Amino acid sequence: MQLNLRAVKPLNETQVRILDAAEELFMQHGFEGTSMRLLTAKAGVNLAAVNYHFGSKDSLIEAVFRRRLDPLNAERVDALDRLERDAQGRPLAPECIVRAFLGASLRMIEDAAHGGRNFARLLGRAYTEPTKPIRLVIGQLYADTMERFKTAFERALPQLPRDELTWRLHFMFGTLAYTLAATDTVHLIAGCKPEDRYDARVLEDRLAAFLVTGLLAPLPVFDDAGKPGVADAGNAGVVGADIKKAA
Amino acid sequence: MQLNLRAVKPLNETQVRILDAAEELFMQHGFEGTSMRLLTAKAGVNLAAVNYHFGSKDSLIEAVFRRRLDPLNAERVDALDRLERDAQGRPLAPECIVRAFLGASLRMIEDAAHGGRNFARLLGRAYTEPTKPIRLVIGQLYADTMERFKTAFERALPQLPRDELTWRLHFMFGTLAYTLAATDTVHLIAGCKPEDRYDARVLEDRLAAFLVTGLLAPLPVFDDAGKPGVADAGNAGVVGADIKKAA
DNA sequence: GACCCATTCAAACGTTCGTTTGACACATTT
DNA sequence: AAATGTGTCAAACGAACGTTTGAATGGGTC
Repeated sequence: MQLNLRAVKPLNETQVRILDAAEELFMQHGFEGTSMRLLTAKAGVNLAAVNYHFGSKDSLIEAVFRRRLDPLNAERVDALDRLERDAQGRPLAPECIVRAFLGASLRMIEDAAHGGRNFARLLGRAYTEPTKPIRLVIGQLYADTMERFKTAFERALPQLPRDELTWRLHFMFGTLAYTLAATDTVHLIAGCKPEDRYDARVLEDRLAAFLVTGLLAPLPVFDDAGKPGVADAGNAGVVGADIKKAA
Repeated sequence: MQLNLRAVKPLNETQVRILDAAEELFMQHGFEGTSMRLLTAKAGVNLAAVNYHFGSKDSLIEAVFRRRLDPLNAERVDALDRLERDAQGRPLAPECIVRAFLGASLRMIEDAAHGGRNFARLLGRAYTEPTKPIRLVIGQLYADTMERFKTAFERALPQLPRDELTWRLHFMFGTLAYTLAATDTVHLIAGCKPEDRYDARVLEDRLAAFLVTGLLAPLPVFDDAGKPGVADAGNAGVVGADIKKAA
């Protein structure tokens, strides 16, 4: 029922060329900024080929996302299934759930066969895309996966209030989306070149450390008292003394 | 030298109408997806008014960002200046620096007079915009502020390796950008309605709790050993026992 | 009243957009 | 050998794009 999408006929070579070109151009110039003439020229196919094979430009972008996102989310859910099976009913560690979600998308960055960085950046952009067709496609392609992971987190963090968890998952997806999309903006902050450390493995470790700690953060206090002004021993100590001992 | 931008002549009423319409439409349909005819119609001005007052569509979007971003970043830097003056040389608490950066942009969400949610979402989108003119404008408008905050963080977190700090700031900006841009996507994760808690004050507290804890996270370990499989006492305990006791 | 400057306006500019058309090529089927 | 189906191609479609033009408007100055 949910995977009838996989039963569609295999892709023509022309269709693959179109999808590859669209992936790169949509990422470079955005959806509206990419013309059919530029796209078909890059793909080396006739101008009419897109409408013949996909019907319209709107349908094309849906196909672009489907080709990568369906296997990606399937991999995420598989990883979560495996974790839960191995756990045999015991609650999962939040870090494992986070990594199950991060891993697939980050591995995609350096996997040219599955879209590589092109699609990763396109995907990151898509989260904040205002255009209706894109929002709809993204929404329905993610709905099931989101639901699965949210309940997994609810079980792993039973003490965390639901609305707080919701927001923290929101923050988490945002961080991932931005990391995928704006890999160039790192240079803006950095003086260093992050290229040498941009493999998926290391990036997953960095992201997981940041996100898991954020997920487990103490609950915020919603009043105006007790906001510190300068560093106290508590804050300075976390990075200073405890920096080596966790995970 | 850096604030000669403020010395430009005050805005015409027509110019304000154009900027307001552009702000809303760029957010709804994106930059390339917004036509001059739609824009001028919404603004209630003549089609030629944009080219007369701003020169071109590219210059218009630069003006849209400048109008809000210059005061916003000035407010951020002011807040940081005030913190550092009050600290009298002592290192700042990371939380304060984070709040100095977050506060202004989050307050903007509920401040209709300074753009409100429209511009907040537009700004969040702009971080991942691939179009050249936008990237250039955003880059130069942020450069000084970024530099100031990065050095502030370096001083507040002297023990954190520089490249790790760079990445964590990257993650932090991503979370903020996504929070500003995709305020609707919360519904995708949530079953609840986040509207009731969407005031800047509470959101700043939530974000600060998440981000500060992430910034202070233990350093990631870059090998494959010791990744936990199921929850251990350490992980479960953070949310359970210590949840009430910090800042 | 004449002149000037800033602004608005309707109309048109040439270009590019997404899409459609009908002829053509080629393999498979009848 | 005729018919069929699938895919490619050059060409054209009307619509919408960003921008430019030149006349009209109206207040301020000499």
